[in-house]
Amino acid sequence: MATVGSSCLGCPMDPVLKAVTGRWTTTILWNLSTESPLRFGELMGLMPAISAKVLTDRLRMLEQNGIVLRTQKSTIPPEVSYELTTHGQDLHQALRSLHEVALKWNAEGWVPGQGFPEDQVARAAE
Amino acid sequence: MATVGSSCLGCPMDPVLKAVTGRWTTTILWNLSTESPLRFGELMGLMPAISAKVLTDRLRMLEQNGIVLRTQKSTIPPEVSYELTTHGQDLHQALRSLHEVALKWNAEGWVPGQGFPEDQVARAAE
DNA sequence: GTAAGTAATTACCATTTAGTAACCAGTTAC
DNA sequence: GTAACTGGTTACTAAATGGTAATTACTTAC
Repeated sequence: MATVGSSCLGCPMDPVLKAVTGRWTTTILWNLSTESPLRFGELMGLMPAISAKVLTDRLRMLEQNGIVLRTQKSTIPPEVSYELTTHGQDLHQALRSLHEVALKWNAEGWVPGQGFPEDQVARAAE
Repeated sequence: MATVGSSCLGCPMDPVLKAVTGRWTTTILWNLSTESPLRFGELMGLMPAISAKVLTDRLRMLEQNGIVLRTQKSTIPPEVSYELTTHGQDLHQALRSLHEVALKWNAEGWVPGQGFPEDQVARAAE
């Protein structure tokens, strides 16, 4: 084969995508990116639909990957807070870009599962 | 509560994340972002581990969301190609940022599930 | 002595998701 | 007449994922 091009056969996108995208993961990173540090309970409050189990799972995974730093004060009751590591902060730009897209699409009337207004018009005309 | 801050209670990140992140979705978008249009079989070739079923599902979902454009030539055998819509191209910047992070982390010796070299040293010392 | 507060962990079950393999259409090449 | 090509779809099965609720631990407040 001559051209692999710039696509992802052998480029390191896949493991990174696995670590930072996926259900809740990116939302957690976005929260930690805009406000830091955040305590476990505060993260729960920002994402009312997440369960403690899944939040714990994701935070552990992100910690294992060196993306999130967990800091525990062994007080009673315990206080645990989370923030992006230096490496994790490399994601700032990507997260901000994603946020901009979200704002833009929202302003343009994008509806999840339906697309943009012109798509909906096109479908109605069929 | 006084401060919702800039976090995602009521900001439009969540539906966008649902549409563009998730297993294979971001990889597909990245491929279409770097090379376009791509035929169904070409996409399969770029992602050897994906199954036709999942690729079809993701492309349909992205099409429904107005992010990907499907073009079919009714020749025999049929030729179907995919590319980002104008709206889909809004993701270029975010995808490029993500790609940069991937390259950087790779260069820094990041290992999925293990983190960065300094994390691994820290764990070994425990 | 019992509840509240905090950050989990665990077990169990339900749901979702993904993989596999077979099949379809229509024409060309063998 | 049979296989190959292309881009799928469908049915069935298997695996991963997520939710719920109970439990842990330790101290303070009632």
